[in-house]
Formats: sequence, structure tokens, C-alpha cells
Amino acid sequence: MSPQTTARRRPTMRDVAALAGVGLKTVSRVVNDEPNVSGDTRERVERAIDALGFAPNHGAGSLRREGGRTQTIGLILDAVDNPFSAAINRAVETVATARQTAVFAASSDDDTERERALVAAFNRRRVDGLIVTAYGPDQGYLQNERDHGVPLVFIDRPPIGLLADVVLTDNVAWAGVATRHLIDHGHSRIAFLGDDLAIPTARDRRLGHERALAAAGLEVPDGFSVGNVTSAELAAAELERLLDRPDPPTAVVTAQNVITIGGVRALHGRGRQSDVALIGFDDLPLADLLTPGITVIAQDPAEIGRASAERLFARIEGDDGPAETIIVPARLITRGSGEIPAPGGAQSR
Amino acid sequence: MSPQTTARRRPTMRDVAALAGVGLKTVSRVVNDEPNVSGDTRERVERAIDALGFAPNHGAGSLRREGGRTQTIGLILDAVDNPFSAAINRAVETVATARQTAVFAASSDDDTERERALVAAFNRRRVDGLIVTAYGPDQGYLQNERDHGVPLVFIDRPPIGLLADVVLTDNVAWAGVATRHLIDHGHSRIAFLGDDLAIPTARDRRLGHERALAAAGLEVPDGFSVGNVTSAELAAAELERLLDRPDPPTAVVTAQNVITIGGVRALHGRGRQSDVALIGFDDLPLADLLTPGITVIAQDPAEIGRASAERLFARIEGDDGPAETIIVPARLITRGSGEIPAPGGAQSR
DNA sequence: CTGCCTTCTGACAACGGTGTCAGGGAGCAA
DNA sequence: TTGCTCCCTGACACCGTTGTCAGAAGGCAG
Repeated sequence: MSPQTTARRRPTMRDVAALAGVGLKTVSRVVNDEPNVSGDTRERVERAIDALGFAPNHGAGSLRREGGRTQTIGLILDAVDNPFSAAINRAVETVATARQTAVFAASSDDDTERERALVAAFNRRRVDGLIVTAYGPDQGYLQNERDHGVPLVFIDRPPIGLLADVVLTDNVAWAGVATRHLIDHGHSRIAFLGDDLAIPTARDRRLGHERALAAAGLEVPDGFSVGNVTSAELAAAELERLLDRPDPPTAVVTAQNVITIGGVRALHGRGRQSDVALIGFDDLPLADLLTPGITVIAQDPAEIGRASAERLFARIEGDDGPAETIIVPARLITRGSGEIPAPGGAQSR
Repeated sequence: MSPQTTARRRPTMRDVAALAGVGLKTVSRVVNDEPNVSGDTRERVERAIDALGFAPNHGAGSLRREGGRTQTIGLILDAVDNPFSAAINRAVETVATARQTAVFAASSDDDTERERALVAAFNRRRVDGLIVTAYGPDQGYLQNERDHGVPLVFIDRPPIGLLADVVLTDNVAWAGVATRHLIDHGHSRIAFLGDDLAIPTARDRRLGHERALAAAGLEVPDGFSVGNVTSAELAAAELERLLDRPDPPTAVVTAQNVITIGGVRALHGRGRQSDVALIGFDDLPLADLLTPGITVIAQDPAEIGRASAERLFARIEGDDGPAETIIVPARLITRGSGEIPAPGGAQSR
């Protein structure tokens, strides 16, 4: 048997009007809960709507409607299945739902082409606003949307070549906290595995790491700062390579969640998880149950998502104040892996 | 400084036509790559498009366009931030992108009201099709969309009261595999923690568990089969309660990813992770790095997402064959927690 | 009864595009 | 030159809805 019954044409307001024996505009009034419809008429129209299974075509409506809002926003993430991005997605959805707004979520995969294509696709669909995890050296191409009054909020990474609202974690500071935490546990040979350096966030975290070392009078041993680690496999391979050196690191900062997974996997693979210290950026679901537990700098993706969505809706609703930068607090969660002391015991405090 | 420059009105085709000195329809031809436009004219129009930053209003176009496709689909998941759902989301996005289609993803939170509201919202936005993780006892309310020819594919859970395509894992069989695996390691006192029993999937997994026990001549000890475990906290509490009994289970099946997290947390909390066997449904990111590693029945969410999206697009493109049920294979991944033998050693094979 | 106000109601244009169709010009064979 | 194509092009109606506006009907004070 066919799963689709005869695909009748969708009913329109005209059909409802005809069935209820009223004018088109009267149906529109009932559908939009406008005043000046008698109780009797309203009821007749509602019966007709139910009988036909009518649902208004929202897109057609917003064509004429004041301001032309589509009640739709676009959300561009690295990857919708990255837990960090997924948490943002969820928070944005919650805020949007309260505004009767639907969310187009999409993955850019940190690919400039794809990012632009998504912006264009969302633009053609006339989203009311855009929340973007920007990648690449320049978001000037978004100037066009800006000029047409499409509100824009950046998350996780500040835009380049454009003045706009941003919501992010203070990456320099928190990377510094991670590194200082390791220094405080006696480490001086600290490796750093960072994401694609084209991403400002990745550069900031590396900067925070380097500054913390410098502040403690330490320097980055040659080859200890690895950038462009874009997968768990690569992270594991890089860390293994470092551990194989004659002068290996005694601690490592893995500056993004996928990298942390690779790093932890490498340590466990070598059975070194209890003698090489590790601090990761971003929390992970089972991080507390490993042995040792993984110490992390936990960003607050739910708050990042919530704040960015609130900011976006404020803009959509007309706020034209100066561009804001919202810094969302993170926190250090100590679980063991980051508190492993340096061998040789030159431990402070 | 204001982040939004003066919000000029968005340019329309009319504006482009005026600037290029051509008719409206000619611009439409250029935008849609239709034939019968001279190279010279085409170029003038393209220059005008660039100068104005024009982007066609896709929604307005689909109003008149043949068939009225919006190139948009709706995806209703439990929660976009559940890793299993997020993986599905990603796979659906990949298929949709290849078809120039945008995806509305949303979380139903296993709430009937919300599920209906989402269907209604997507329907008003005239999605070309819907992929739904159905909750609740009856999806008959979707009959209306069906009658209007909106293709519908169910994932993870078969629809009730409706004949439609479904993509899912054979939950009865794989729950049986999990339980049999524990029986094979000598266990006879096996607890089962399952999700909300209003969900068919949860019932199927429990059924598979019970059948496997029965097939081995075992029965479900009183109180060992716990349903409606809807959070990690609840799962932990329930498992602790069972372990506190005078006749505790020696093994447990946690029949969903969130439940597995709670169950594992309870075992680690009690220091019992190495003597109570556990098998979870759905894989988890760091499951291999725990001690012991978590043995799981790993569904294939990427394939579930891919297959459901392919099915949906086939329907959208006119396939009106009989409703199909697509069973996506899962696999048993042994990592240690499921291979802990029963104490007392009455171990078979 | 008249005049004025209020409440309901629907005709009509408009939103930003696409489908249809007819007309004008160029090219070519007879 | 005429007649017939073929290629371009734009006028126009229309998609499904909402904003505007004018008119009808009813209520009430004078």
C-alpha cells in the first residue's frame, strides 16, 4: 500500500473562505487573532479550517507583512555533531522557540567556501538574523548582509573586518589559567596542541599559553607548541611524537575538545595517563570517570548560545546600540589529570 | 559606533531590472540560469546584481514555482544536543546539502505537545518533508500532513496509527544480543534500566532483554527491570538502589546512552566498575578509555540519518511505492565492562 | 426620525518573484 | 522581396497572504 494517500492540493485561505462563506480577509483575521470578527463568524471560519486541515503559508504571509519577518534564524556552527556546538545549538533553539522562531542549523566544517555558501543560502531564505562561528581570515563578505540590515552575532570567534556583536570565552586568559595550573604543579616542559591556526580562538589560546609560560620565566621548548591539529587522530600522533623525544614534555595542554580526546587516547595507549599531566579545553561527557579524571577548562556553551541568541533577537527587535562583546565565564574543573606533579618534584606551593 | 549601518531596503528584482535597464523577467532568467538571454544582456544584469548585492527571495519564488518546493526539510529529534541525535542531524544535513536543501532541526524533548507544535510550525513554513523521532502513543495527528502530500519518514521509532517509511535498529534483537552476551559470561541476575516506556524503542529493548533471558531458561528477578529512567541521575539512583539489595544484580543492561552514563557513574561511585558487568545501548565518545572500557551495542546513527534522508528525498522526488522499513545494523563492541564474569564462576563456554 | 459613531466585513492592491504568451528583430531559403 | 523560423525580450496574470480603505449594519443621543 502506498504510504502517501492521494496528495490533494493544500487548502489555501481562499478555500477556507469559500467553505465558510466569508471573505478572504476575514479568514486572515481569524488566523491571526485580529479583532473585529463576530463570534459567530469566527466559529464558522474555525470549523472550515479544521475541516480542510488548513495551515497558513507563513512564507507567503511574511511577504506582505510589516517588516517581512520570516521568524527564522540561521546558525552556522563548526559541526552540529560536535558536543560543544550541539550545546550551543540547543541553547539557541530554546531562546528561538520562545520567539516562535525556527532555526536553520548547519555545519561549516571550518571551510570558507561552505561558510559563504551557507550565508548565501540563508540569505536567500530571508532569515531574520544570523549567528555565525566564523572561520577564515575575513568576514568582510558579510558586509552585504549587514548593509541590508540582517542582524549578525558572532560566537566563539571575533569577526575580522567587520564590527559586530560577539559572544565568547576569554581564550587568552583561560588558556593561561590552564598553563599556570600546570606550572603550579611543578611542570616546566609543557606541550601545547592547538587547533587550526587560521581560527582566532586557536591563536588566542596559544597566546595565553605562551604568556603564562613567559610570566613564570619559562620558555616554549622547541617544537612543543603544535598548531593545526584538526582531528583526534592527528592529536594522538603529535603527542606520541612528542613523548618519543629524548626530552619529552611532562605535561600537555590540549586546546580543544577533539584534540583532548586524541591526547587522552595517546596517553592511555602508552599507559602514561598517570604520569603525564593533561588539561583540556572544553568539557567532555565522561571526563570525570576516566582514571585519572580529565582536568578541563570548561567553557559554558549553553550560556554562549543563550547570550548570542538573546543578543540577536535584541537586534532583530530594533536595538541599534554599539556592537557589544560579551565575555562568558569558563571554569577550571580539577579531576586529577591536571594535578599530576612534575617528576623530580621541583614543585611549588 | 552602531554595528548596523543604515539598513537600506533589500534590493528586489525590480531594482536590478531598473539598474540594468531590462525587464523583470529577464533578471529572473539570469538568476535562474535559464536560456534565451544574450551574453551581453546577461552580463549587464550580473553587474547590476553585484552592484546592489541582490539575492533572490527564495520563498517568494517558490510561491509561484512549479510544485512550490521550498527546499527545506524539518527534522524533529529528541534533543539536538544528545550525541546520538546530533550524529543523525549531521548525516541528514549532509544529504540535504547535496540537494540544495536547508534543514530545520528541533528538539521535541519527548514531549507530545512540543512535537505537535513543531510539526505545525514546520508545516506553516511549508517544509518539503519531515523526518520525525516520534514520541507518544499515536502519530495519527500527522495524517493531515500526509493527506496534503508532505513526505514523512520516521526514525528510531515506528509510527503508530500511520503507515509510513521507518528507519531504525532492530531493538529487540540487539537488546537480546546484549543480554545473551552477559548470560554467556555466566550472569543470571541481570538488571535492565530502560527509557520512558511510552517510547516503542524502550519497550522493544526491554522485550529483547526478557526474551533472551527466557530463551536461556532464566527469569527476570522481581524489580530488576526498571523502566522510565529518563535521566542520568535517575539511572544512577536506580542502579544504586538495586546494588543495595540483599540479592543484587551481577550485571546490568543500560538501554540508552544517557542511562549508560548514569549507570557507569553509579558503578564508579561505588568502586564496583570492575565487578559488576555492564553493557550499554549506544556508543559514547570516551567509552574506550574508561577502566574497564564500556561494552556497548553501537547503533549507527550516521547511517540512520543518511538512510532516512535518502528515503525522504526519494519521496519528495515522487517515489510513491509502498512504505518501507529500513533496518540499520548495529554492532557489539566489547571493551571489558561487558565481559566481567559472574562471581562464583558458574560460567558457560 | 436623523446624524454620528462603532463594529464587522470584503474588495482591492501589494509583497517579490515565476509561468505564459505575444511581439520584434535577425537569419535564411525560395 | 516575401515568408518562415528561431532567438530575445518584456507585459501580464498569478502564487497565498496581509495592509488599506470604504461601505454596510447596528446602537444611541438628540
